Amino acid sequence: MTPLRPVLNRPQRKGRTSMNLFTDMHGLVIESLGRMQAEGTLPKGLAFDNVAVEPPRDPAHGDMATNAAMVLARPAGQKPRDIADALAVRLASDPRVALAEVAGPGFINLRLAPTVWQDVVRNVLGEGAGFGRPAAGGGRKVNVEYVSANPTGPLHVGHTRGAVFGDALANLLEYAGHDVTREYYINDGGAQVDVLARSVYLRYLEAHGQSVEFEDGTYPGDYLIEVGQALKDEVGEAYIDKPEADWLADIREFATGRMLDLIRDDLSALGVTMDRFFSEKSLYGTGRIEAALATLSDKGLIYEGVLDPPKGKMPEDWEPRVQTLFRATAHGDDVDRPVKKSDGAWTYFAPDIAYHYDKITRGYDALIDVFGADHGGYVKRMKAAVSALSDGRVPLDIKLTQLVKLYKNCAPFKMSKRAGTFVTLRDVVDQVGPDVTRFVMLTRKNDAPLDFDFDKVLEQSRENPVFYVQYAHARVCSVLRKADGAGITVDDATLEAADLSGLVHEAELTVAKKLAEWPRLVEVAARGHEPHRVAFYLYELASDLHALWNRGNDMPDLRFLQEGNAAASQSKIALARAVAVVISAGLGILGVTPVQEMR
RNA sequence: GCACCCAUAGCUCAGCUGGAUAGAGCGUCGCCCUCCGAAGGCGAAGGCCUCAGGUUCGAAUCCUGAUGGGUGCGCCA
Repeated sequence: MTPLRPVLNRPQRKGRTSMNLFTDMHGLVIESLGRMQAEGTLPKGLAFDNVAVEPPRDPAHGDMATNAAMVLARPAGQKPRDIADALAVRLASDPRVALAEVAGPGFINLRLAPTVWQDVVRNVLGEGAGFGRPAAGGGRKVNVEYVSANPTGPLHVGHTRGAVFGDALANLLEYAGHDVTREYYINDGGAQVDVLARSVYLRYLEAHGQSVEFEDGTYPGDYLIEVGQALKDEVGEAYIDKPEADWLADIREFATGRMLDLIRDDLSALGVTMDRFFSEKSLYGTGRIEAALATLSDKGLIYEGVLDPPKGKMPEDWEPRVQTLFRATAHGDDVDRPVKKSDGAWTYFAPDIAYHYDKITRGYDALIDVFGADHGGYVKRMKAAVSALSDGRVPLDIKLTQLVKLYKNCAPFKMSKRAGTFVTLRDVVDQVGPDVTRFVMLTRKNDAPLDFDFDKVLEQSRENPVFYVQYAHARVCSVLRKADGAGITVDDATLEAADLSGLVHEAELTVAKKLAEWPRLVEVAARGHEPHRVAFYLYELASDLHALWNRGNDMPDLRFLQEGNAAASQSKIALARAVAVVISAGLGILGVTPVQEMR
């Protein structure tokens, strides 16, 4: 069990609704069940763990529903309807409950009083962005590792999705009250940075006027031309006609430094800022890999052995070899994994183990890795390693991001390094901007493939969720500007203190009810590590606002601005402003700027 | 051969870790601006949740198997 850090709990205010209505009502149900036990209506010793209070799918079923009667029927040895009837009577006596009725197989549907929803609006205005923060349950120290692309070139579209997802997830967890570290693991210890160095060397020679040829095993990308030039500017002719041994290490360091600058810039253009870049190279020659493996060895999880050949796809040059293996099968993997090559050098897996060991020793309560879907094969071994190193104490969740399919005008956009149509993160951000890039990348679950059409994402129509949500926010801002122009005070403190009892129309309450879902949404999304839920929620909230706005066409009473009636205007604008506050908070999690007006 | 991910409306996808009659957008059809808040809104049609079993009060959701698609599989990181 992970130890929970002390959390500053916001004291529950008695007699008032707190921020998460669903936990409030859940509390009421549990409390009522307890009373029923005390008076003998229910047997003692029942577990209430599975009692849930949830929004029903069909709004006709009320505002909230609880399954308590059905869950408890069997352990209590009573009929669900009997329990439900008794519980419903108790629930109905609470002032917040307008109606409690038993339905279906034993659900209790609750309809809440309008004042409850008016309080929600008031709470949003009072708490601001803090409205969605759970009062408790946060406070864990979490490490989110994402991007972690090799420092050998610019980031491409695939990295972009991982970057956006990881960043939004980190934001989400932070919003939910966790202490989050955003981290990038630099693969600067392996052979690929030697390849980078050799490629830069060729560009360096080129900068000196020599003609060069890029053989297999070098990177021919144009982006290294300036690196070669910069190297020339720095060292002059020092490396010309010198053996590789003289320059490899120097150029490697020079080149990876340059690449990291490039990557940092790319990420920055996307609005991603890492807390820490962790160098793989820093693990070598410092005994840290050895230490991590010694830890595994102490647990009897390292041994010398021979692996079976993979079936079905036998490599041509396969022959049995004795290797140093990690007993990953003891922690859920399918086969044991080599940590040393036959020449005695570490495999890539060894520093990965050491890196995760480092994260564990830094005291994180939970680790999250964001990988591309093509790295799915490493999930089990990485989890096995973390499980072994932490004795199962630190959970590691690995999120895989699926491919991004690019389109231009509905036609697939083929990427080819050779044809020069290789699409980089910078290409995407330069063309459509960071806000659109981020939002669109989050309109799909991480494990579902994503279609990205350069033209469609910039379209200003309902079909485009980015626009649709931004527009809702801009509309509210527009109302605030107009009210201000009409001499109505609309700062948050004034709106919070306004008389909201006029907010009773079904179209208005629908919006308030959607606002009430926000804390619960945050909780669910954070628990499941699913930031895309925020994007979908914002779309729904925007939709409710647009619907209400349009009702104003037919029903002037529903307009936010009530001609000549400041008090009425303030109560309605309070609702609109509350929507803007939540949209703004949600967009903040996604890393998208809420705009004041559309252009 | 094995592992992981996926399969929901004609299309693109949600579905809150087991709840009631499975939702949204696009597309199709119908409606709402002489003026008042149309970059929007309202309504209709559209489903054997790939298939077959199982678990239980209850399954798109969990388990097993099948089919179809994606990814990966000892000295590449």
